[in-house]
Amino acid sequence: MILLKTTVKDLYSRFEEFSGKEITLFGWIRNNRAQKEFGFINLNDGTFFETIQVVYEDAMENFKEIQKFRVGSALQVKGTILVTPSMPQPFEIKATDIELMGDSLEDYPIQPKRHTREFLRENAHLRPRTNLFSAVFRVRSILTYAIHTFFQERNFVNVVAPLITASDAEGAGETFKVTTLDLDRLPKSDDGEIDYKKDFFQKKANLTVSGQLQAEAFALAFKDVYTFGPTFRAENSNTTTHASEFWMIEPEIAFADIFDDMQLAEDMVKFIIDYVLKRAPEEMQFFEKFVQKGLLNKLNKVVTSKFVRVTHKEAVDVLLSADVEFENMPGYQEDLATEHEKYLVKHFDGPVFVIDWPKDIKAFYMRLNDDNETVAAMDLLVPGSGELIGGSQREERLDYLEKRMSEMNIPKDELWWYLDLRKYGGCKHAGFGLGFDRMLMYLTGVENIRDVIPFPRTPRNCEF
RNA sequence: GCCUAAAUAGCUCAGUCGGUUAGAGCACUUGACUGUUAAUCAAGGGGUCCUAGGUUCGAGUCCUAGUUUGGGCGCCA
Repeated sequence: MILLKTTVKDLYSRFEEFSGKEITLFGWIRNNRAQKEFGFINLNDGTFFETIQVVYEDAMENFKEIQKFRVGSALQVKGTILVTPSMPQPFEIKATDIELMGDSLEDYPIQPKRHTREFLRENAHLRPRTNLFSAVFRVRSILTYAIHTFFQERNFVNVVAPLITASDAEGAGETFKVTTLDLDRLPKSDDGEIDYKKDFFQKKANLTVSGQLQAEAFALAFKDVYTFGPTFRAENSNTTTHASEFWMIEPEIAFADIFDDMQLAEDMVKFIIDYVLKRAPEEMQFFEKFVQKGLLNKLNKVVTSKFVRVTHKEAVDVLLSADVEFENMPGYQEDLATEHEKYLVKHFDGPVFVIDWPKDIKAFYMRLNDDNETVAAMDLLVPGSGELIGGSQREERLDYLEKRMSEMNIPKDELWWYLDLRKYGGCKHAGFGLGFDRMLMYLTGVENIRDVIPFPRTPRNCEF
């Protein structure tokens, strides 16, 4: 008899074909219910969200031992597939041989019961074995592929932006310093300042906070490009939507304006939602049932609806006329507070683009509108994850850009190469940044960014 | 960084007004059980009540400080 080495995923996709066949499976025990003359093991082999039920009987020579196999143990199971249409599970495996490949000690922390997210965060090395995190991290993988698929199908070129940069000018927050200097004995120059000439790169260096500026350089060669990589912020942010290390997707498109940019963002969001819904139905059902009621409805609606677009001024008008007592007063020259974002997505009942922001609260590279007051920036706000996308048309006019950099104290000498892009074939172009982890939160309904990142880094937390 | 709440068994939690030996469910160990679905039933083992001070005859319980964690806000994406 040939024993087919197979996976649970394979079995679920075509179990009728396996009916009566002998197979070999490897996996881990999720639950073991032993009775006097037989017992049941729910086995998960990691290839599929669902478990397979293994039936064992006292005719097996190691029956007594099998009865005592604990949750978490690794097994090799040989047996025959039985189709069981009248049972809660569509099929099961009747074991002929079960071998313990790796015991799980008595103090295994993961039990067949509900755990708090906080406890599982402290056991980040074990939590992918739970239903929730199994679903989250498989969807994370599928989401990665969805994003690459979307851009590759549209002939975008993937650019890897550097993770170490010498530019401190991107203005996107506090950076982690990168140095090989001995911090206990820093070399000083004559004026008492730290002598970075002695450092590895002979200048100050830090981890990137954004790959956008480098992506622009490639967009002006390849027309349509995207980055997909990690980025680092050293802010002391303690919220459910911030991490010190997170991933961003930053498309950059040449010969395109802010409206092309929004269209791209909307198409992308719709594509990846649709993609994940089709590729991970079991996981998405689980989120709907146990994480966020109404999730599938919400996502299906996003796929089929047109995203609302309002100007910043219109958004503030909505807020000012709202019958709500805001802690922060909305203002025409002010950024939107979290409570404002929440109100807007609720008011418009779905994702909202806010465009044409006051220039003084936005970055130096955003293109000045003809009113001289606002810039061609857009934020996409979504329920639950806040600002999912932030983007803009870039200032391609050299004189405008230089003026803006002077006004905002951005050092032009460090960004000489960025200015070069405006001197040599500069053209209108635009792009945006998508917070990958926030997108995953939106897709799964999981409300804390620490629960969609395998080993999250946040202030005071760098375990694992 | 600010505000706020919490910290008791491996996990999730009770613990009255400050008063004898700190409890339950799950997990674990032992046993029962002829189809279980987070099985069920019985018994057993398991505690630095976050840390350091303080009040008191007596503190898991009250007070002070700290640590960590959750939530909200800010910074930011």
